[in-house]
Amino acid sequence: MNYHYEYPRAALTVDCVVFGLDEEDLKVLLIQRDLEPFEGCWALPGGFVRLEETLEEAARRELSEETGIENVYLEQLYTIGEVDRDPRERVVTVAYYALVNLADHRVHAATDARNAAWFAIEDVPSLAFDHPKILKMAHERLRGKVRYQPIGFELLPAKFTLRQIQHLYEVILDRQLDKRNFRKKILNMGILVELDEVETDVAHRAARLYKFDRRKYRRLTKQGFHFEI
Amino acid sequence: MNYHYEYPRAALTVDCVVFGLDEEDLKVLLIQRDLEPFEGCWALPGGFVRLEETLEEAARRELSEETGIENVYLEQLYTIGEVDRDPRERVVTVAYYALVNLADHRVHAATDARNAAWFAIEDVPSLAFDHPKILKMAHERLRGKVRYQPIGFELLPAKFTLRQIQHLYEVILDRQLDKRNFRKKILNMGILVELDEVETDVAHRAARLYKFDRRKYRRLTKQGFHFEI
DNA sequence: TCAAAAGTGTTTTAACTACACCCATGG
DNA sequence: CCATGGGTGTAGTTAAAACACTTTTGA
Repeated sequence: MNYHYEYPRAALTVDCVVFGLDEEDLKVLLIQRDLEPFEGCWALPGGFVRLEETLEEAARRELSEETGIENVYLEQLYTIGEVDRDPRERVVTVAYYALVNLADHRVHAATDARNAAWFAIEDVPSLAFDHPKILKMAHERLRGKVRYQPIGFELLPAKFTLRQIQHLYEVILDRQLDKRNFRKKILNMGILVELDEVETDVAHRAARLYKFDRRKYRRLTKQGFHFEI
Repeated sequence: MNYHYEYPRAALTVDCVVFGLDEEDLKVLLIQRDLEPFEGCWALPGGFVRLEETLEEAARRELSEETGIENVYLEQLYTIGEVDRDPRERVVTVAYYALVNLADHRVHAATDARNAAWFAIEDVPSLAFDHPKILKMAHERLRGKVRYQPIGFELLPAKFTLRQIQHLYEVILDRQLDKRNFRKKILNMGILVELDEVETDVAHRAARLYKFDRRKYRRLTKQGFHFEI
């Protein structure tokens, strides 16, 4: 229980910015802290890294423990080591961001994530520590990366309509896109497969469903193809 | 001299991939380790992070101490936390990459960087720890980023010829570029200022010198301009 | 006067933008 | 039968690619 080091060491944590998307807007998953400091305050899910796990394992474990979310797209964002970012002591945090299909992760009252909740990104409460800065970085990364990597599909269900993808880009890039041009562009890439199914439960003509063909995407990439919206 | 923590902690280091460019190719600055483990082996410059400094400060300090290099472009690359990456104990490292003008940092026999040397990227010796992986990541990041951010200029002297920039892109992107199209493109961006000077000491017609106008670049960026090669 | 690199325009081709109507479906 | 969103094509514009010769300079 006592650890002797020649020099004092910083504590190491991970924090996760989890993005989800619904019909209205881009959302972030936050948890309400039940420990000091910032008790009761909203914060990014995260926690201490254990000696026997990698950083990504720590991020996935914390995500699972605190929000019940598993098996999602997760990417390292940035490591923040400002000296006074934690009032207790020196804490360096490795920030990750995750993209999830919101429909599959609506609310998890069943898990120990009772105090987790989704917030529209434009409507996030004040956050603990330097989490506002981390959230901002993650949002910028997403906006930048979504244009040249096919990560947007991670925010959608496996089967989706063209309208949904377009909406996704409109929300993330924060600008309107032309329907015809968008459809032409994304279909011409040849990375979507048209399914023999249409959406259900809509009060108008049902749109055709597609899915992202990861296999095809990889093949094209090897041949020099570059995804870009 | 004894530090008591509730849980054992990983050690935290920084490592730097320093890129330089000359007439032939892209180079990396390595140091020969004088301590175990991997004594005598080539490695990336780096070392332990102190409690009273940020990660970037640590990277700059180590760079200065081990190679004499200061005041350079430095950007965080990735944080690596594989459990067994260091044979001694758990060490998490925050990797950075730096871009320097090689002409200004040729060899620093004067500093305590006696065992630092530049290696062509295609001709790097075997490296300590997981440094080959870090080097590869840095190289990929450079290749990707150089195309949509004007960081290439960091590898050139303040005054350079169009030939030099083109050469830079040809070396980093590893493909030939058309001279006329390249010149048109880069000049039309309006981010270079044409100087009333030409290069010296060449055995043929001297090329005009230019410099990168950071001020103008920022102004254009605010107006929606996007750098891209 | 030769070698070596600097410097310069035009045509072709491909990609992007703008734009408006008919169709299918459920209520 | 109406409201709602699904689905489609073309013309105009802009940016990228391909391509070869003349000029300047130092040795």
